[in-house]
Amino acid sequence: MFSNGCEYGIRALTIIGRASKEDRKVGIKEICRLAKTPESFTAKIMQNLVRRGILDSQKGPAGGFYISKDLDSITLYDIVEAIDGTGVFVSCGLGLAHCDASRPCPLHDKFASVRQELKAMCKSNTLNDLLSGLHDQVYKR
Amino acid sequence: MFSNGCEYGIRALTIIGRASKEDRKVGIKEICRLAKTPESFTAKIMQNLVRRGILDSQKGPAGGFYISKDLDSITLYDIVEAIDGTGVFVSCGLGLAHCDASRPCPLHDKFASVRQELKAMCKSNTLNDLLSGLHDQVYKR
DNA sequence: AGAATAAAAGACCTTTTAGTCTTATATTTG
DNA sequence: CAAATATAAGACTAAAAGGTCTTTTATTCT
Ligand code: FES
Ligand code: FES
Repeated sequence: MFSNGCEYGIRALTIIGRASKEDRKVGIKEICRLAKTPESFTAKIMQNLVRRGILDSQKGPAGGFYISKDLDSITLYDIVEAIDGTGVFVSCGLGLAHCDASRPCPLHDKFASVRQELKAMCKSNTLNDLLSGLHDQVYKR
Repeated sequence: MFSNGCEYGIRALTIIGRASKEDRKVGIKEICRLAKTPESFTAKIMQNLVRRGILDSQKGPAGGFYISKDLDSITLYDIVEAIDGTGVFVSCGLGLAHCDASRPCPLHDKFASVRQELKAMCKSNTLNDLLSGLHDQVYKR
């Protein structure tokens, strides 16, 4: 559904979000230890999210990643869009160049409705919402 | 959502299904011309589906692919499972090794419900259902 | 039987995704 | 300022997905 990078990104953001609630910055090592994600790859994803303004970072000692925005203002949709783009929310289920309701593929009606559910779910869930389901054991394997 | 191969497979099956209703076999060339899919790649997918019993084929002149089963007995779920496996229907949205409701990831409740919708949609739509939405222009670019 | 036809099989190539590693740059602290 | 620390950037490698091509095998038709 989502790419590996996107899944890692979401998991990492929950770790950073939780720390940010306590006004703590988190280094990439700690993020990846807790989120169980590969370090260099996750770092790259974080840097992309910083560039896109979802995340903030500070270099140097006592630096790390943090979130300055309201955790309720960052939706799952925003995160997925930033990492994977909007494809999963708009593409035709049978791979036609454009999903076009006026020229629907045989699956369009049924598929578009599921896709719409996914989109609504991602739009209505914020990073803050995810934090309530985040316990220390969650990403342990 | 689905792999390229899976999208091609579904499209190809609609072409074959329609022909099978008229007791016609279809060669790979015609299938791909109508479904707008790459020929060799689609052939490989079709052969996989034949092995899995979803599809039948006959070699030699006047041969081709056809479906001997009831078109209402082949669900979209069957097709997706045969090509992509069950991952999309069961995997954790945040990429954890197992989606486990007793140890849910922060997205579990919301994600599992969308995933369930997708699964239900695929289980309840048969190849025959898809045929009603298949017109000659559908897969034209 | 022989020629033609069409799928089957699998080796092969290309592109994208996933992931690592090294070097540079910014920031803090002594 | 110097040393230590942490992110930034980008080159690089590995694996998976996507796709092609050639050879073989089965079937039909003359
Ligand atoms: S045209 Fe295929 S999902 Fe809309
Ligand atoms: S545990 Fe993540 S979706 Fe179920």
